[in-house]
Amino acid sequence: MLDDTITTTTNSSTAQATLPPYLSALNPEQQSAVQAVDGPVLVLAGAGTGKTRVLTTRIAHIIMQGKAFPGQILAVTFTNKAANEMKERVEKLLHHGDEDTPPTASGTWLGTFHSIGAKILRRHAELIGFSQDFTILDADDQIRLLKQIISEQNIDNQRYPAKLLMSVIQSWKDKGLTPEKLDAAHSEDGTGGLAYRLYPIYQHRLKTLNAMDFGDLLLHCLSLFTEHQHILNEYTHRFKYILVDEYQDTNIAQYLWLRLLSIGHKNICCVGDDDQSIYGWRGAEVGNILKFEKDYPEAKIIRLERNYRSTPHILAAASGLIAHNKGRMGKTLWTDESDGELVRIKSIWDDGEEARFVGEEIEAFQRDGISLDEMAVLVRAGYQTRSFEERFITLGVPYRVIGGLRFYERMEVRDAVAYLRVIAQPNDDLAFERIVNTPKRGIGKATIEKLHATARANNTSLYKAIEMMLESGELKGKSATTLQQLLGKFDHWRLQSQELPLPELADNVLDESGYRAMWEQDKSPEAPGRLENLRELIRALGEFPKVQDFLEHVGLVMDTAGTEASTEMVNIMSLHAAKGLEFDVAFLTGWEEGLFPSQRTMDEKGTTGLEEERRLAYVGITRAKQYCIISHAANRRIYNQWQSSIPSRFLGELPEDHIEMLDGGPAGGRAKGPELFRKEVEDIFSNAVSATAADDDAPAFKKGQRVFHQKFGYGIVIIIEGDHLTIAFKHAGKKKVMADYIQAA
DNA sequence: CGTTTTTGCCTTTTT
DNA sequence: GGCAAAAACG
Repeated sequence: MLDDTITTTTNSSTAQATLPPYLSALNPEQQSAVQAVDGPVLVLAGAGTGKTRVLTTRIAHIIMQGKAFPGQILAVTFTNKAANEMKERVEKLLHHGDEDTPPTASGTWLGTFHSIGAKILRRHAELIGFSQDFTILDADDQIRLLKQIISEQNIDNQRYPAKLLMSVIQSWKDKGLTPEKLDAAHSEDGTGGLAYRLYPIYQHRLKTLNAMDFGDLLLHCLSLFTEHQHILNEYTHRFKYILVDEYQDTNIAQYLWLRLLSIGHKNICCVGDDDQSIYGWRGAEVGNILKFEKDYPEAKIIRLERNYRSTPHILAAASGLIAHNKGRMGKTLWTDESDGELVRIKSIWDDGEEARFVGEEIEAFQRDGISLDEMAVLVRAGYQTRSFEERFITLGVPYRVIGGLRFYERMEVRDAVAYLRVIAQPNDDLAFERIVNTPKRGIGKATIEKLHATARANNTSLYKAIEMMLESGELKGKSATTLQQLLGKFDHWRLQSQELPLPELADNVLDESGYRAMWEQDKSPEAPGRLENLRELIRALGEFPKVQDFLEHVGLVMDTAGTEASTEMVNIMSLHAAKGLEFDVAFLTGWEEGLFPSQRTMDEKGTTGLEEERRLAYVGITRAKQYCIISHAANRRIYNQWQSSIPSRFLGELPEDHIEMLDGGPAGGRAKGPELFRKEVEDIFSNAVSATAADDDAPAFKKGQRVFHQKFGYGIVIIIEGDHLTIAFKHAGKKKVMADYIQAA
């Protein structure tokens, strides 16, 4: 409670003179972003400039000014975490006043794109051919469904794995393309037209299953809005004000969704940072933010450039780096802070040494009184975490890896949830198939195939098919009795679900199905952990009144809330997972060509990909509040193979005045200044270009040639893909190796 | 039908 | 090196 309160309720005329406290605490740019309530607004909010603060204050402002009721505000985010945080902060702002009955934010449509999409669709499901209790499929279900379709369609084309086909379909959904909207050109889909062929079948199957995948939660909304304009009308009138977080991450479907909803009043406020767009690979379009002005010519553009997070050197390093990107909206972060430390760069021999270095630094920072929670090791790729984990274990430094597999993705949790799904929705074939033989009941491939055939012939679910076949006597013997029993149990549980609280129901189900017993008898080292997870699941169930409520939660929220350990721990995570977070100390590791920037991204996406990698580097640097330490290793072991790489070009792009080289290790010319890197990097690139043209010094191998490898011995070349050779070794078998390690024999 | 062996994959990830 | 899915085997 700062200043002696302004007790006047904010009546528009008097409010002009003295700003309410929630506004006077903001800087001028933030204030104008909050106050520009009507009409389209784009807030370009650089890292650490108080983006969430602006969003939440804006919502509170709209409510307190009486511009709209909470129920007339739509605020969308990408993650549940962001949504929850916003909810909390808005509530806090509203309660700050001292009215007897402070306004509340409850009723605000504040959530992720997907949860709000689901909410809308549940209300109008019948209009688009679903019933309101449709199920939401996760990635795993999607793949399994697609696999089923592939085998039904007698496609034995093994060339395109279901995962790849799914990703092609998903990318269409991200673009707002239903099967009907695809044209022949889309059969050039990189899968020989297979994805193009399967997409309509997949969508059809989803409809029969009364199920939607994540993409559908937006895609079906779009169809609903365009095919039933009175519904769209209803929502455009309902939502008087729209706010969007992380606008740079929206895909085309989300973009269309927002445009439709803001069609009349255009009171849309998008907050984002084009320099932090790092999700292009999953459909995000930086273009959305870049063309905002075109979409809304009357738009107000507000830049938040004052950074409250990092020291000047860190900001300058980040700014210098991102300046190498073209096609930016342009922003320059600044701060009032005094100088602080330079960004440090450490050259290292291999990943083991990198881990040792980071470990030592962490211990030193800890001695200086910095909490482990305030330190983070950021990596580009998942496999980099291992060497750090190993090192931290030997040092006894507690750590947490953020973004591993989440609770609801654990096998045992998914199995248990599948039981609940079948109880709630007998026709949920995917869930049913998952557990029909788990634990083992002797229902094998053959039986399931028979069930599928009947289900398909009668255009019904597996569950119904079984009922039919039991009645007609089509099923006989062991499988008949087993299935009869299983269905009986499900009927029993379904009755129980009417009366028993969820945890008790789940407890019964786990016992009576034999699922828990299955893990109790399992001797593998993971079994106790799995049982613990089941207990945790039952605990979590206590928070939900009905099965349906819980399933909605599982479908839309993948992370478990409140599993924060109380002990201090170093954070290890990917650069992607770090977005939105901040730490006193950030270690940016593995800055090597090929790893970061990632070779694969550059191969697939060229300059666009490189720029996205650079934005990722920018995100990384701007996570650091006090210390930013970048390391790169000359050698790294990846999947059992040693690979040496040159320093990342990004190191050379950091402005010299703001960095220092840590010369720790043995000299020998390894620890070089960035100028040297820059030259080396350029040389290598120009060499690389000419080398591909005139491929002279590399000994060319031929198919069928006899060769020798240091480790694997003698073998015959079978496949040649550039410098990757697949060789059948006499003793070691078939292996894929680099041509460099091979000699003609 | 269920178990064991082999193969093949391996960037980033939320919903 | 490690894990999951497919394939081969009993």
